Amino acid sequence: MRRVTIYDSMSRATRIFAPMQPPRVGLYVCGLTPYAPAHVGHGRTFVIFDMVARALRRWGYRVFYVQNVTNLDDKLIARAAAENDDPLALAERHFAGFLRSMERLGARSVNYYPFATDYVPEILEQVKGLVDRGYAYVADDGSVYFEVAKFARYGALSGQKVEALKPGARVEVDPRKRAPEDFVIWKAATPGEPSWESPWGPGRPGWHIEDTAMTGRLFGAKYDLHGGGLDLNFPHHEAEIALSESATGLAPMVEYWMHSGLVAMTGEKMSKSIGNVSSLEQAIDDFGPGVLRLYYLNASYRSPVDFVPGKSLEEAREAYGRLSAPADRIAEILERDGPDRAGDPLPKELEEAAERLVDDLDTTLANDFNSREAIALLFGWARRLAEILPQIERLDGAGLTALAAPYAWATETLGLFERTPGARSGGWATVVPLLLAARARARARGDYAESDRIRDELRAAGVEVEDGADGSAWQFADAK
RNA sequence: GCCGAGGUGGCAGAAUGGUUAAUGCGACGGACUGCAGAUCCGUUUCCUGGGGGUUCGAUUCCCUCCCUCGGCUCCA
Repeated sequence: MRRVTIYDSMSRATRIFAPMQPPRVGLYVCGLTPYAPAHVGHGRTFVIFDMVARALRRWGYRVFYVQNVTNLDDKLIARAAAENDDPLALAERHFAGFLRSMERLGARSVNYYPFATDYVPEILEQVKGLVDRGYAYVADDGSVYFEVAKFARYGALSGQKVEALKPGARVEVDPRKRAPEDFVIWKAATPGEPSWESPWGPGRPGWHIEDTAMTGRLFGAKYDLHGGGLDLNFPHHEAEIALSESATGLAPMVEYWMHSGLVAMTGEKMSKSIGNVSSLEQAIDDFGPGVLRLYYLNASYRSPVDFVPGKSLEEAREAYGRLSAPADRIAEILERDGPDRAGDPLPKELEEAAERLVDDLDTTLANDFNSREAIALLFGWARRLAEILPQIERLDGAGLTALAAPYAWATETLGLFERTPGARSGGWATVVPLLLAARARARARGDYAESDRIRDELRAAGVEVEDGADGSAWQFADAK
């Protein structure tokens, strides 16, 4: 296992990562409330933690990655009522859309997506325990609140002092609370809502406790790594700590806290409730998963980024094209001729450089997941390969594979340069070269009208032709 | 008001107590091309929000101020 450092938001310091039971790592990331389609901001958070899980796994850690789904809450209920739909069905539908986007983005490292409503028994058990131990109280209507004053460490994560809070700054103060900082862990049901029986009458889970009930069940009282968007730091993560540590009597609930920076939409936070969102699915449609992942990972995961429509992803697309060009060329040759292809052996110097680079990439990323610096190293490699492209075309299969090793590294850890195998197979691989050969003959005899006609027809069929010194190359227009 | 995260070239965005502060985008010049596109090469060098301090030396450590964004009890 490689030495990994992580910036821990609790201690506000970069610490050496030491899981409790190596090589096992329990990773919990706050997922989303699927009451509307996911936006570009959500994509960033989940691509970032996908990278974290991928990298840790590469380095020998056995990561169990859990990401919850809040499939029942006030917003879902309100939205469902507005659309005359069932809240659970609405959540199911939007979650399916979210999963599809994640799949397309290559964010496949989550082992388990628990649904809140599947953990009602665990939630009720935890609520009961908190009431019995005096940490929570029951209001007249049957709602149960956690009493923040009973938990001395409250505020440790966010630095917030209870007395300095400004009640009602954004959310209405609930009159059933004893103190404004208390938060609901079990909500008495209103007629028509999904509800479960409880010792305090029918109700449904509060938000914060859903996570601690899940992690308590799946990881126990303490686990290694907790992630989420920076906006969840307070109150949500603070509440999780209070709930879990009060319920179990064991602290700390989690050893390392990671918070990912938010995506702003031209200066203001992208948020479903504000409405200034840019659809994730649409972005994937327009630019492809690789461009989007490059955009996300091309900055420190902690820093805020500004999403400028018409600019951010366009720039990432240019960069991605340049970065992936040599890898694409190598992959094309290997797909065409196979890994045993005959050719020149790779010069020792390049072989060693590739090996050294992969090691540097690991070291760089292991430094608090510095994906931006790793990408800078990859650009250096892309430039080096571009300079010797004619030489590359003559290499044997082993040499090509060795040269592509840094790209394979990036695919494994960053999820970049994923190729859809066989994209150019089938009839295209036969027909296009025949047409290009005909076009080459036309050009040789100076019949440019015929040459351009063939190029136009190919373009109409979605094939881009590029003339170079060594003949004409082609690719599908949508593969860029 | 309080808490948190940020402030680096035209733009995006890294890094380090010490040679020219990465990398990308853009722009400009060149190569290649029948043309176009794509690609490749080169150029574009800001001394790091303001002020103070520590140090032989700070963008980096400390203090202070300013600005932006986020949070202040169900936002990734």
